[in-house]
Amino acid sequence: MPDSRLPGDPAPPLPPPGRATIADVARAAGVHASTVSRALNPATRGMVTEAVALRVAQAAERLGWRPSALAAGLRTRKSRTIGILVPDLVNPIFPPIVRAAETLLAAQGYATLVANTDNDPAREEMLISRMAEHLVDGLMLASAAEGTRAIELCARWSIPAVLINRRLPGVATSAVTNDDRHGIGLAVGHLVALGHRRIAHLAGPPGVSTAIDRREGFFEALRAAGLEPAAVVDASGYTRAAGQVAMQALLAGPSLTMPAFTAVVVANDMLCLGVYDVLQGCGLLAGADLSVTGFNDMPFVDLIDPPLTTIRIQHAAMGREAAEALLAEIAEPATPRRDTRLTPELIIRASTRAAKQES
Amino acid sequence: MPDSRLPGDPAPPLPPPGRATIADVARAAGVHASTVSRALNPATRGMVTEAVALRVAQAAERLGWRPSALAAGLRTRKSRTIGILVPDLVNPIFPPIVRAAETLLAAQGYATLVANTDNDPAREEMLISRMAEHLVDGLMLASAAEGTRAIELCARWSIPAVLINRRLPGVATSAVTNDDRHGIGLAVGHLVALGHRRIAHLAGPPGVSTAIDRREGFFEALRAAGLEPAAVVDASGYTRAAGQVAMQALLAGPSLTMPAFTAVVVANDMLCLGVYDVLQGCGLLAGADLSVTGFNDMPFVDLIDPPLTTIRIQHAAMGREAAEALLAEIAEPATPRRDTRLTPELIIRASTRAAKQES
DNA sequence: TGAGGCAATGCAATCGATTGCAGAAAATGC
DNA sequence: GCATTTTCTGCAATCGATTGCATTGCCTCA
Repeated sequence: MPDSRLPGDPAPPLPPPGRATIADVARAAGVHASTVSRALNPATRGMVTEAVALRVAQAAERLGWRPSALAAGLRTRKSRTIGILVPDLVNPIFPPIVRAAETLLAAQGYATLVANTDNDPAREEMLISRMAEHLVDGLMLASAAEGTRAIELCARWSIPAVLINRRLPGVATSAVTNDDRHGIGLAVGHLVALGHRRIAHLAGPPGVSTAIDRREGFFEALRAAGLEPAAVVDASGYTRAAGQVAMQALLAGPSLTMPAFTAVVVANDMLCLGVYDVLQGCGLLAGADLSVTGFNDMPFVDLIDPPLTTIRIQHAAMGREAAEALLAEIAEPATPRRDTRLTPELIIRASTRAAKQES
Repeated sequence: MPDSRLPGDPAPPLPPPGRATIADVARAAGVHASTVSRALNPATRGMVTEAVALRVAQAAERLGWRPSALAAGLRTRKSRTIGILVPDLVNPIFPPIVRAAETLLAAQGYATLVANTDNDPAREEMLISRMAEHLVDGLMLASAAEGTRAIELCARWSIPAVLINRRLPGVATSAVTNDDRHGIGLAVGHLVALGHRRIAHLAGPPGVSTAIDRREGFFEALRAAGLEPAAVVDASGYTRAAGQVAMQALLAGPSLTMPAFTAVVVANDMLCLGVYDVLQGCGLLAGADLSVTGFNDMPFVDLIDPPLTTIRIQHAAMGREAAEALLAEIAEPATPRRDTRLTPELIIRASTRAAKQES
């Protein structure tokens, strides 16, 4: 295949219009391939005479040469590729994160591999292995589930990694998350200021760092306000369906004659959709009959009915910071790990209203 | 890979640290590297004795060998990687497409590079070049803009490509799109059935295939119903802001005393958000005062106020079909190009109501 | 003028897997 | 029992770029 010419055939024509290699450029510029390599690589351009660099650059341009990331990567053991693992790209909190990360990485010359884990540990491991095969320079793990072996796998393949959105207990890995405690505090503070005294919490799935922190933040903020939690129920996942189930459980709580609470602090916007579903089913109106707060300010919750009061997290900043942390670790593996907490912000909309006067 | 462990199951032990190459496996199994290669590759396993294959497999397992996608790709000129270009991953119609494609591709052993073009031709070309450098086996182009050189670039690098969501005039490239004409027809038919006679169209940006098809579909359906279009305005892009501007233009139309239309067929859901904004600003209510239909049924338009009547497209099927078409072309470049139109479906919600009796 | 120093370039090995070809071994045919 | 296939395995080249080391040429300075 390399050269199937028969003896006597004319010499092969100039590099085919498809693909020029560094050797082709070398021939065209009248220098050795290694010189071409040095001339074309900004980092080593200094090792080459100005004139040669120019001649090589022109030859490369003329031949339409493009580097082969595979060949370079094979030699340097760097693919200039970063992997991003998300549980489910359709969950609207992830696209902004991925997008921000991808944009920053692209500007630094990195390509981005994206994959969905479906929260399935086996699938996650398979994907990490595959990314390792592709020799990704780093991995961004969004919402790694508890008990995941992702970190061990990254260590096994020596892939720098950064956690996004969720932390993992006891692992020395950089993470970019939200200050969940503070965020929930904002929600509770807002409700208290509106006069609510019986406040419930619809918590996230146990074992997930965001759920734990928000749960604890809830108790803490309530205590600070001198109140007792009216009710707490854990959702089984961050889904609309889980929100429905949990909300039903909350409403079916101890007091059957009247709701035991006037407001509910929900651990996440997606759960709120389920909460809205249940309220609608009961003929209740969020805001008017029961104040509801969410978390994330995911896209379009400003458009639902009623617009959701929620805690806005810095989606894009999360992706950016994580990408930066990762690049820092790639450039200098000895970089100390960082645990970045982004400060969230209270967004007041119509799903929270002043508590009715207690009669 | 058929490892579908349940959470809690004991995880298989991690292979020993370090990185084994095919040569290491060869040494361990007492055979030549080329034999290892053949034994490990399912396609060539048959060239090797059963016993040798087993011995090699065990050695590979024991050493924790993983293939190097870079090395293999360099040699075979196939990276087992597919690129997906979207204008903006944050636009909610894309995540379902990307996700479906990624899932199918992952099952076939492909990794997926995702990048955002921001509708910027220069950026798009840069990204395609970069993907070419990474030797992607194929490219999925979601919503390629008119006048893009993407197709030429793919041809230049001989990268099989498939268009998603939008077609491009005059290019012989497979495409998976929606039957936009039919979809708009459903919307018009629905409004006509509700008694509307003065129907306007808020069209998409000129030059974009979806906008053109929907525009034409609108005229066609109206003609079929024996009606004249009440008004038509083009939006400058598929964005909420463009929707606002276009809606204002529609309302400021010829008749200043009364709206010249009782219903508006909008080219896309995102534009509808702008339409809602304007209506709200005028104290008008979608549904009650003016019927509105969208297109795409993007996530969460069922939750906005009022829930949007729209045309549901098959997001996931679009990603899947496109991935399949692409894989077919990769496997057999002579595969005839296909132009797949997916049939959309009318989803009736509260933004459309029976026309008020004309007095 | 010749030794020493330095800068620019060439040489060749290397990264890890694949594959055409050739040789060895085993199976088959006559 | 020998020639001929058919299997199976090994050898070595190859993919395209990078890089440590060797070489060349030029400049400087004694």
